Formats: sequence, C-alpha cells, structure tokens
Amino acid sequence: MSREIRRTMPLLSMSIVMQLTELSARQIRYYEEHHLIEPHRTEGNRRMFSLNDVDILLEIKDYLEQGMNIAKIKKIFTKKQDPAVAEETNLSDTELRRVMREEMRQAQRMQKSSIRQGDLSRFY
Amino acid sequence: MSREIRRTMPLLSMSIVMQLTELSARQIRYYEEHHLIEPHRTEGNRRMFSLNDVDILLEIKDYLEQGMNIAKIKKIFTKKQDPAVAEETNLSDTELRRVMREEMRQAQRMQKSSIRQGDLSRFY
DNA sequence: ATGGAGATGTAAGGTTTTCTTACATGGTTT
DNA sequence: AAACCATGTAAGAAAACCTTACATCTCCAT
Repeated sequence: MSREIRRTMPLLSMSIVMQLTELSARQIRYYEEHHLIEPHRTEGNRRMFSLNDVDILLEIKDYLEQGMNIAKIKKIFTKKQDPAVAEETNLSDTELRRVMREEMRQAQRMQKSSIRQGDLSRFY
Repeated sequence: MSREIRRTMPLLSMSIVMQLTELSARQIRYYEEHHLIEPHRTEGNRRMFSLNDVDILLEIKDYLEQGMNIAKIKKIFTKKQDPAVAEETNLSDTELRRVMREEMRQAQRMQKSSIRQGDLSRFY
C-alpha cells in the first residue's frame, strides 16, 4: 500500500479528529462547509477523516490563529494545488506556510505568535 | 512522539477495524474477551483500537486460519513478550509467523490425530 | 453417534456518538 | 449601528456500538 493511499484513507471518526486537532465539531463542519476539507462519508452518513484531512485542519487552525480568514485560507490552498504556481514558486509546504505567515504578520501587525505546526507524518 | 506511542495510540473505531481486518465485531470482541487485545475505551465505553491492535488481530486471523486455537495463540503471544525468549530466538514477528505456519503444515501432514499441543512447544 | 468444547452468528434492548437544522453570540469591519 | 465572520448551543433523529444471552456449526474425543 502506497504512502499516498495511507494518507488519504478515511480511518478516523469525528471524535478522534477533534482530539487530534483540538477543534470543535462545529469548527470542523464549518471548514468542510467552506470546502477546505471533504471527508468521506459512511453508508450511514458519518464523516470519516484521513490523516491528510487532519493535517489540513491543523494547517487551517494555524492560519486562523495567525489572523487569516477562511476565504484567504481557501485561496492559499487552491494556489498550492495549482501545479504551475507550485513549480513557479518552488516552495515546499512548510516554506510556503512560513511565507504566508510572514506576510500576514506584516500586513496586520498581529503579535500573538505561538507557532504550532501539525506534523502528522509520524502516523504513516 | 516515539514510534511506540504512535503504534499504541487508540485512533480507530470498531467499524474501521472490522474493515481493515475483515473480521466481524463478534470475533474482535471474542479475542478481547480472551485477552489477546485490550483496546482502549472512550468515556462512553466505546472501544478504540491502535494500529498495533490491528496488527495483532491480523496475526490472530492468520494463526486461526492455520488451524491454531485461541489458547495456543495466547501462548505464542506471551512467549513473544518474554524478552529472554525474544532475544534467544532472535526472530522477527514475520519470521516467527512463517516458522509457526511451516510447523503447522508439517504437523498436519504427519498425522492429524496424534498431534498434541505440547509436542510443538520446542518451537516457541 | 453422541456429546462437549471452541468459535462465531444473531437478536434484543439500551446508550453513545454523530448528523442536520436553526438560532444565538461575541468580535471585526464597514 | 449594522453587517459579517467564526463559533457556540440546542433539539430531534439516526447510526454505531455496547452487553447479554441464546443459537449454530465444526471438530474432536468418547
């Protein structure tokens, strides 16, 4: 089984994802509502999350704590998905996040900076 | 976070473990009843399984399909947990499983009726 | 063949978890 | 102040899971 499949395999229930991310169910559903994640559904309509989803949620949380809003975060994600942009900028995810954070700090002069990063790579 | 914690962190619900192992809930609970696994419980008493639990379940399934019974499997597990034995034999899990399989096949080939459990004790 | 033991199926009744929907609330921005 | 954004909360319904208990099937020994 490839690493990619492992990352995207829907294994986790809502309650576990809440624990892993320290987000409320309300928050997680809200982010889904805005298409930042798209968890799988069981036959009974329960959400099932992948490790990748958890990573994204941690990233969202990080961005929000930096003062970004959902619309902006969505833009960042679509940018990152664009292969042209990715190649053009030639930035790793981590670097891109750092750059964006820097940009936001500059733009808004926010000074609550507790850098926390969700590294879930340990699980797969 | 250590690799050990990763393996033992209770992340998975019953339904997912059923899918991953292709075992029924009844079977999984039965193996727990016989102390082959000890899944964590949520506050609401739901079982939560670790990746390690899934590994063990797959191993149990494998052994059962080779014709072993629960009592025997439990013995193997407790043996493997014994650090003295583990060092002495110096076998990886995979190797041990292969050896046991081989042995069972041989036992079946020899004569089904006369094999007693104690006869194979030298192998673990 | 008969009976017992081991492993699993299944049903009932109850509890926990999750779902959607809708409204409320506390900060920001305009 | 009004609008907007992100989140909290409540209600009612449905899914998933729990324990308990009995049924079934296959081996194996008597």
